[in-house]
Amino acid sequence: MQPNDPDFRDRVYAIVASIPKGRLMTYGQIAALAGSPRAARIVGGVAHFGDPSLPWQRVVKKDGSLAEGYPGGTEGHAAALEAEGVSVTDYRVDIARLVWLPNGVE
DNA sequence: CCGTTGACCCTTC
DNA sequence: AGAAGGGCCAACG
Repeated sequence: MQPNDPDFRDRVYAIVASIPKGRLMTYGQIAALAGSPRAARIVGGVAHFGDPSLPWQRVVKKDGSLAEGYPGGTEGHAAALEAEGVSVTDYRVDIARLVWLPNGVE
């Protein structure tokens, strides 16, 4: 849909804000949905300087490891995920099981 | 307009 | 299986 071409950043905001509780998403996945599968780094940049109100805690790496730039480090991120009901083991989550697969991907 | 940076991803040792 | 290096894309100065 192109009523107005939203910036890559705006696209990421919508995706992250659409992540349901108890689900996780990888930066690469979000970047791919935003339109650039290789722009995972950009998603990270948006995460840090973007809207802090968004559930970035539900966003993890492709291998299931947690983000390092998160406030408090991986430990703080792990605590936030457990608060959402996500089981974190060794600072790692079962990404293959908790990764959220969007239904209607444009 | 060009160069640098980044909450990453992928390939190879 | 774990660790290291290079690369891609977009935003900021």
